[in-house]
Amino acid sequence: MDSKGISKAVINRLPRYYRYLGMLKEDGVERISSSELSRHMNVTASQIRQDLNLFGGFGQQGYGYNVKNLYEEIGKILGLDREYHLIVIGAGRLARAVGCYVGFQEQGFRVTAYFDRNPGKHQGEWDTSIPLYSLEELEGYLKNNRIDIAVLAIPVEAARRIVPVLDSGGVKGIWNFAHTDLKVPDYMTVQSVHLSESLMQLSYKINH
Amino acid sequence: MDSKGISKAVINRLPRYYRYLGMLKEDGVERISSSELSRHMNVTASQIRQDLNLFGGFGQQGYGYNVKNLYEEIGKILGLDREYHLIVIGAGRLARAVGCYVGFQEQGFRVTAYFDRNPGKHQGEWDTSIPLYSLEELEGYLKNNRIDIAVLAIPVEAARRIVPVLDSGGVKGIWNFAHTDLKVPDYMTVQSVHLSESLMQLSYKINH
DNA sequence: TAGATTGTTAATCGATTAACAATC
DNA sequence: TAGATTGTTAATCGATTAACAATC
Repeated sequence: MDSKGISKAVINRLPRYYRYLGMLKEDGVERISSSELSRHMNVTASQIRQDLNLFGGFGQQGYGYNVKNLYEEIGKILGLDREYHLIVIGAGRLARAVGCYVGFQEQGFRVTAYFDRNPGKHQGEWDTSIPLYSLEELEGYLKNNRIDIAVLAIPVEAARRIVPVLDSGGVKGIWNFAHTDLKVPDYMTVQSVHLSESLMQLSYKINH
Repeated sequence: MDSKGISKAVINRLPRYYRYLGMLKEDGVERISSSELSRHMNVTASQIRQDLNLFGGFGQQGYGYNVKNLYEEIGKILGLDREYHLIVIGAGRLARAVGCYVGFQEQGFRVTAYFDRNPGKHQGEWDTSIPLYSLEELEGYLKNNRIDIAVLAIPVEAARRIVPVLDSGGVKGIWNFAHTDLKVPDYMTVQSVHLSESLMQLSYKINH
């Protein structure tokens, strides 16, 4: 379970393995071979074996992989065997959608608060039970609550300005929905979802 | 502007070039060299020149690239010089957030309707001027309106079932937010945003 | 013209695939 | 044991980087 030597490409594939194994588990499948899984997922069996072996031998010659076991192991590798406390910065439509999405769908990821520059603006449309605070309260909140992940659903400039606050407040990861790359210290992590760029890739593909 | 021979990695980078060039343009920068741009973007100058040259010679020796011109050219390559008509399938929080996001932020992408299995459920919280129809009306709607892109913000099973309807209705691209890979005919395009997998990648990185 | 910087070819690096010996 | 399938090494393929001649 060493982190070094694991390429970005492999990390990108892990959640997909996890998803397919979850489906197989739901379907009551007990064991699966790399070649059978490769047919489901449209990748080569060789790649599956190569990828999984980076983290240790989960399979058994002549048998394949135990679905339930492999599912759990990949979950551990992905860090899904623990709890995360999240806050959402921003209270607009996207902020609430992502916040609620995480709260409902993602086991182990708990949203504890929203922060917005202007909470009053969103009072009327506030449709969740999770509290909404003013951004000014963020620093104090982070002092009193260990927060692992901050979701950024705010404009570019605001996102850049808030990184140092999150840093000194002990936040380890940023899930960034702002249209910008963020510079963070190397003990912090940024994972960006650039919707705009995704849409452009779609339009490129439609036209070519 | 040929589509063949352009790797996925390059297509992924194009919107990022576009974003940085847009910023430079806003800042009034007229020309930029590949090495200067490489410092901004944290990639190699070599890669920038290599990438841009796949689409034709946009630069000039001894001068560099004209920012405004290059911005526009990449826009054309990405297909941003035309209009797209979109519909959103689903009317939940994420559907509305993405729909509004596209409507407000993305020039050239026009959302014309939402469809949901149960429109009545969302009547109370409907906060946009764009009409919401029942899914049963989708087929007829597609007959009367040329729609380029469908945004899917619905559960997995519903997403799979709706693909053939979109296909026969002439929809060319799917922006997929459902937790599944979708099989489509090869004249259609799918671009998926797997929020769940993005979050897992973040948790992996936090723990390693 | 001299300096700068592209366009493009060649070299390197890394990731994917193929092959097969190990082993359940 | 024989068959199946992994773990792992070697071969291939593709993408990135370096280098430099072309040229503005």
